Amino acid sequence: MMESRHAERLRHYLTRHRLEHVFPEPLLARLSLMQFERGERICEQGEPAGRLYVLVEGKIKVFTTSPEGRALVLSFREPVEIIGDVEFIGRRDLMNTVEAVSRSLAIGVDYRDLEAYGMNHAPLLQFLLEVITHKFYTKSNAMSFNLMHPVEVRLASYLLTVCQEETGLPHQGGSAAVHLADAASYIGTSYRHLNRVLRQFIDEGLVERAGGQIRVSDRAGLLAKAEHNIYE
Amino acid sequence: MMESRHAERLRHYLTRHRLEHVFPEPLLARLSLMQFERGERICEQGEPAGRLYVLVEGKIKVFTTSPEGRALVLSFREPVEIIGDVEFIGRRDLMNTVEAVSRSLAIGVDYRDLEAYGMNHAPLLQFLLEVITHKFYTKSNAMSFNLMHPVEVRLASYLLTVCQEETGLPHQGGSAAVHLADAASYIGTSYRHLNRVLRQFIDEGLVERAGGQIRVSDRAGLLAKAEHNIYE
DNA sequence: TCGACGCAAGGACATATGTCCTAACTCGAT
DNA sequence: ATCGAGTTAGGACATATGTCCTTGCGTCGA
Repeated sequence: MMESRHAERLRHYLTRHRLEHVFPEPLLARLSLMQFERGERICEQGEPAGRLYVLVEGKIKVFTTSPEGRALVLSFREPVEIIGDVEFIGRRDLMNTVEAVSRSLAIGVDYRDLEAYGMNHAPLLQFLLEVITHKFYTKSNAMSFNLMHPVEVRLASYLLTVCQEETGLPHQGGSAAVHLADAASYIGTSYRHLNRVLRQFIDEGLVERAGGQIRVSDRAGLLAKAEHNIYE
Repeated sequence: MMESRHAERLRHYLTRHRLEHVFPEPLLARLSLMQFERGERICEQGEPAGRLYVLVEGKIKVFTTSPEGRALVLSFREPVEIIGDVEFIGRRDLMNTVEAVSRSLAIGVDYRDLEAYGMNHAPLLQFLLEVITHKFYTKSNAMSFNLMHPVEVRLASYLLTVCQEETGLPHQGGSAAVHLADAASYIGTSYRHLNRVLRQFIDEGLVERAGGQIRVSDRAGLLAKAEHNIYE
């Protein structure tokens, strides 16, 4: 991890993500920029939290590990995403582990500074409220969705979510390099079972496989499978 | 539903739940007390939200209904619980239906008033932050728990949660009238399956059945089954 | 070049869970 | 009392999902 306090760059990112007014003046001077390499961990489940991160560039993976050691991928996130907000408000140890999937950049704010300068600054409180509310909403939907639908439906939904980003590219359907183990963990099933369902999708002509890549061939069909639910 | 603006009673409930400082002065005058009968709905999924409720007495059931009509019980709640907070911040229609399980009393606050007098009042914002953060935390745990554990473990955990309230009563283990259909929905399984697992628990001597009542006979054994996880 | 390793893919089998159906039982309204 | 709606209990069967194990393929360092 590389840390800097370059004021210009900080301002640049704050502006770019419309965060200029979120932090009160005295806090602005105490922000820092932190860069994480691909694969590096930004924070680790179970450890005490001490800093709020605002992801401004890159992509991260959030996952949790059960006492028995099983891992569960909770989400993949891109800017603007906040890390450590829930822990700050709830005064808890870190709930999850966060890892940079690509080189990532985050604005770091010390809890002490936040406590000292932020808790009476309505714009910051409102911002946190919106962020956490959104997280709750997403989590709530995901949970109901998971409880009510079999893996087949969840996988269809997942594929649609992951493979829609490159609209505008030559191939109609859209494809993506899916790390299957992560995908399995994300939808909460075993790697084996995910493979089984994937095979079934292929047999039905919904998707194709090509060396680690998954390509959606029949978007409409997948949508039907997903019962028109899409994660997020 | 019966509504009143009895100032004394309002103050009574605010004090009792340590909410005296949450609402700014001008808002205090605009609060109202609402009473709901057993079985009455406090709000209905999909409808536009217009009021924040602070449950101060009674017990409620929160559930959601999928497009296909399947119901899923999300939680049972007692004071202090907030209803409509997420919808207020996220400006969304109601995510869930809330029903009074017993006669309940709530303080109602109009969104318009909240907007006009509350959004710059730090104590209120902080209060909402804590409430929503707690909801997120709970939901997050529940989701991971559900995804990672089979029904057997979830049911053990559920029984422990439900049957621990009457510590101090004569029977050692603790028992409770469990509405089985709700329980099944809560842990996200079918009624049939819940029954199957319950039967298994009985065969193993962990619980007993007595006309609608479930009695925990071997708390330690159940705890082992639940792998020491308890909902909440 | 070779072998160790990690990962993709899938076979075989056991278990978990869902769906449909039937029977008995409770309780309030007639 | 009697009927019916809601609730409890469980049989039979199909499907969904997990676990364990095997095979093949590519990468990378010795």
